Amino acid sequence: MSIDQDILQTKFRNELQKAAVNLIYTYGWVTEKSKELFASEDITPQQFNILRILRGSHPQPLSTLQIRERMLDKMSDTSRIVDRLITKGLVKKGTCKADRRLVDVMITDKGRKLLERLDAREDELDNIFGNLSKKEAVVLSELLDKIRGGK
Amino acid sequence: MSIDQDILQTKFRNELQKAAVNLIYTYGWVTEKSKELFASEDITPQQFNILRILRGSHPQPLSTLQIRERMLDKMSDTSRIVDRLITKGLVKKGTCKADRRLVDVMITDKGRKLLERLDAREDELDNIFGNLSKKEAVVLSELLDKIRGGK
DNA sequence: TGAAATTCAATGTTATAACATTAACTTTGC
DNA sequence: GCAAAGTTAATGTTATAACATTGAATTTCA
Repeated sequence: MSIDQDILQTKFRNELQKAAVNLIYTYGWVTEKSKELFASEDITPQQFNILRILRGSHPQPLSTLQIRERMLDKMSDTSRIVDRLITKGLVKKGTCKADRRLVDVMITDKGRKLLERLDAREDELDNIFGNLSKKEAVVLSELLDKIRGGK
Repeated sequence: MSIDQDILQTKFRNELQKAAVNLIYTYGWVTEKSKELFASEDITPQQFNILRILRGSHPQPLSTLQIRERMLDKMSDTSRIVDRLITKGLVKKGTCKADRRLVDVMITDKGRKLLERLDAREDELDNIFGNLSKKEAVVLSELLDKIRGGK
C-alpha cells in the first residue's frame, strides 16, 4: 500500500516531504515486525543489539562505552540496558582491573544460547525486507546514504 | 558517508540486511535533525505532529482516538501527549456533549501561533532531505512502499 | 427496558531515548 | 608527587512507545 493511503494525509508539500514521512512510517513498520521475533525470546531490539555486539567480541569483554560505540543508536542508555540483561542472566559484568573506571561486560552462556536460537531464524528477519530484490536493496541503501551524505 | 563506515560493523549478511540497518540508522539521523528545529519551540516531534493534526481540523475539535488515527505512530500515547500540550497552553479540551465518553481536543491561539512560526521555516525541514533530487525522492518512496507492500 | 457487549479516555507498568549531573578514577602538566 | 583536567559509569529527569487494565458511557439485542 502506498504511503498516501496508509496515513490519512492526502497531500504532501513536495516529494521530499513525502519521502521523509514515508521513511518515518516505514521505520515504524519494520521495527514493529522485528519486535515480534525478539518478543519470542522476551528481549527487546536494543537488548538484542547489545547481546550481538558482546557475542562478536567474546570472550573479550567490552566496556559500556565500547558497546555504545558499536550500537546503531549512539545515545542509547547502555548502562541501564546492560543492567536489565544482567537481571535476565544474559550478560555479566565486573570491574576492569587495568582501569577501574571501566566495567568488563561479557555475554553469558545463557545469552549465547539465546542468540543461537535466533540465528536459526535469520530467514524470518530477512523476510521483513523480502519484497525487495537484491538490486532494489542496493538502490535503497545508496539513496539512504545520500540523504546523510552532506555531512 | 556510507553505512559501512558510519557503524563499526564491516560486513552484512546480505544486501537486504544492509538496507534494513541503513533504514534504521537513517531514521535516527533524520529524526535527530528534525528535533533541533522543534526544540527551538520547546516541543517534541510527537507534540508537533498532534498540533499539526489539530490545526488541520480547526475549528472542529477531534477526539483522542481521531487524533491517534491520524498520527504516523498509531500506538502512541495520545492522552498523555495531549495533556502535556495542555500544560503548555497549546491545546485545550472538554467533554464532547454528544457522546460523553469522548473528549473534544482543540488547538489554542497560542498553539496556532507556534505552528505559524515553524511554517516560516519549512525550508529547513526540506533541507534535511536536501541531498536528494525530486526524482530520487520518488524512487525512495516507491521502494519504501514496496517493503511494506506484501503486508 | 435492561443486561451484556462495545467503545473510549485515562492510568499503570516497563523499556527506551536524550540529556544533565555526579562521583570515582586516571592522566596531564608542572 | 600533586592539583587540575579529562574520562567513565551510574544515576536523575522528562518524554515517549507499547502494552494492559480500569471505569465510565453508549450501543446492541433479546
